[in-house]
Amino acid sequence: MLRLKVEDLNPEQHAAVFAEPGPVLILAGAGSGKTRVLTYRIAHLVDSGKAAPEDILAVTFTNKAAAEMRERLSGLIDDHRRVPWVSTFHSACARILRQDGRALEFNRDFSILDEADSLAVIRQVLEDAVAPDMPAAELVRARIEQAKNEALTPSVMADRAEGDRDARIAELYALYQERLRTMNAMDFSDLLMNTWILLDSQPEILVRWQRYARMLLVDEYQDTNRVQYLLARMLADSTRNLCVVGDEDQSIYRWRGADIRNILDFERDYPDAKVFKLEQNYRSTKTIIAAAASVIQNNTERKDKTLWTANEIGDPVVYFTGLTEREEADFVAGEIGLLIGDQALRPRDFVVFYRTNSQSRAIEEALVRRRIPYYVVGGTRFYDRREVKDLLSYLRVLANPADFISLERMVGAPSRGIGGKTLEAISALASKQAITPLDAMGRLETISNVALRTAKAASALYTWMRDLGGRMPTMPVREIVAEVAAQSGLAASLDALPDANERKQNLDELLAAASAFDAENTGGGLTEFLERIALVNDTDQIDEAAGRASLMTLHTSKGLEYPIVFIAGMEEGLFPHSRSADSEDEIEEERRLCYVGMTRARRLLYLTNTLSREMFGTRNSSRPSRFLAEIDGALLRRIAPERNRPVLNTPALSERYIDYSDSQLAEDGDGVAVGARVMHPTFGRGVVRRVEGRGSSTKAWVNFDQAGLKLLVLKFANLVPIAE
DNA sequence: CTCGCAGGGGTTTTT
DNA sequence: CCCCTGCGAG
Repeated sequence: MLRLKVEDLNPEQHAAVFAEPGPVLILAGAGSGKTRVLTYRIAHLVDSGKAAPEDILAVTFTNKAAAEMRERLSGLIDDHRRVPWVSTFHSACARILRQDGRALEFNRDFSILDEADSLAVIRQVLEDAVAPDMPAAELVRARIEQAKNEALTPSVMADRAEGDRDARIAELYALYQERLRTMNAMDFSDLLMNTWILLDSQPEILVRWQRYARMLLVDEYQDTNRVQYLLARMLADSTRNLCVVGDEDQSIYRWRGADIRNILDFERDYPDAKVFKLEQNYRSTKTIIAAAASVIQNNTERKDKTLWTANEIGDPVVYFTGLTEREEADFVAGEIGLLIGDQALRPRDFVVFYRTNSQSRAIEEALVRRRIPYYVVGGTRFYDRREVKDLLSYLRVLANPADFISLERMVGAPSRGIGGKTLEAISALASKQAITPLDAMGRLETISNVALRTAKAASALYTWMRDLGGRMPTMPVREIVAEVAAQSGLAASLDALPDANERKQNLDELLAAASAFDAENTGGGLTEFLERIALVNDTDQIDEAAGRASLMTLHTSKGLEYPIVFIAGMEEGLFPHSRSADSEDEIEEERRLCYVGMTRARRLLYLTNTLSREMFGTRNSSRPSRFLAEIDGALLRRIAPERNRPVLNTPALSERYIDYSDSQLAEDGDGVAVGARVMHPTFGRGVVRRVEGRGSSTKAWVNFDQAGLKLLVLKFANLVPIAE
């Protein structure tokens, strides 16, 4: 029996849910009930008998989104064992390759390399292919990834190469792929690319997987890249039952190969596509929607679509400027503190977004000063911590003894006298005798140029690993992890470190993750555990934030919503980022990112920036982001920093702000320039930080070396410019 | 072979 | 500011 609450759907949502199978494009604005439409549509397909659950594949962007959709579906479909296959692109591809990768000469235990591992392999390739004028490893890695995102094989890349550099990179790409194959390893992009190669070259395998995708639904379609696009088309080819959902205004992964044209041109690919526009927003206030709209309307690459809401008007968007990032952060923390006190809000109702991870530090410090519990989503991921990666390297070798990159890491953690030279010997022996590096490690004593001591150490390690490898199939993952931590000496070696406790806790956390995996009882072994770790996404951890305020990058914010949202660092060069300043296309992407961030807010939105910001050790003056100027001024409330406010004493309400909402942002002018050094009769030397207003009412914020920040009316201030 | 230190270089976003 | 690399000493 269907449990759809059809009466809750608006007409467009209703039409999208009940549209007949075939090509369907759902343009879903921010907060327009997209997930509900998607899950209802799936439930309806099952309920009406148009498709069996086994025929349906829904692809999302993050594991979290997939988990959420599965959960919602299990509430809609009576038979919980018959919930359709809901997965991310990467996980789905990993499953396909584990099963059928043999056709590409990979066995089912292939390793999944993260970016650092992949870079290490590229460094090795570069070392072997010595030639003058080699491109930097990082560049090679980026170009190879780009090629894979566009579904270019090494030979196609070589054919299209313009100039020697591109041709050389194409050669390195070929060598890199070869090395990955001998290691039985794939990088992230390979998961997609190799799946495409597999399905493209093996029609009978394709047909088999098409059966799982007789109804194919793709979420976040605006962020699919070329390979994902090709995969979706290919899987849907036999039935054409392809339903894509997305919002071109929320396409923010161009740098990762996402091609906004995939969604813009869907109707060209499928001329008979039915198109539905979800334009009613159920999330935000009218003010927030209007502010976000005034920003995004400056983009040209978009479909005709207007978001609206029946919600209340709400409060103005608050725009605060701090002198430095510290003041900006104190304001954010202060507001959170005040709102928690006044409004019965809880820390979990707040989120702070920023463009770059490095911005989190100042904000964290301010939250700590105010004792507001917070949680940073993303940043250095747990599984990227050194000691965790060290332990995982053993597990990866156990699962896949061909994984030389992990073996290199493993033998050095803790150091046991096996270094670069010995590893070279291992690698040479492995290829000469056509055995895995792990087996080669056990035969080092036959090699004359390796010291006996070293060979003995290697052989001891080998013997234990082989023994464990033999017992492994009957052990829970947790026991394997525990034995590795203890027997390898890794846990003990941490004792010598200054932060031993923290690092040991991380190993404990890994043990806990293994226990949880065992408890799920999916029948998976070490390979599946490692795959899960490789493919976890930062947003997957948000649930762990439990009650705390959240901090994350704008990219991570997609798909989330919070009552109160702060976007910090609204400054030229930071947001939009200076790396995106080259082209209008990239600026448009930054603008979409701004739009995504703003539309996460339900009730209240804060935009903040600074007059000067420290980056890479030097302090630079900053200018407001162009996106601020794009927001209708009537929607904004300007707030300036209060001077000399001690951070730990909450000020009285009446003294909270200096409101200068009537002042304008002025360019340099009227006698003093921002950044100029000046002398004041009473306050002494200082630097002009900001100039506001015009004519006789022109005021300047001046940061005095001794007296601190002052707001002065220029007409009376008698400022005298001085040389540095 | 490992470790510690100095110096240089690079700094966005992440499945 | 942080990370990586290269180099010299133990």
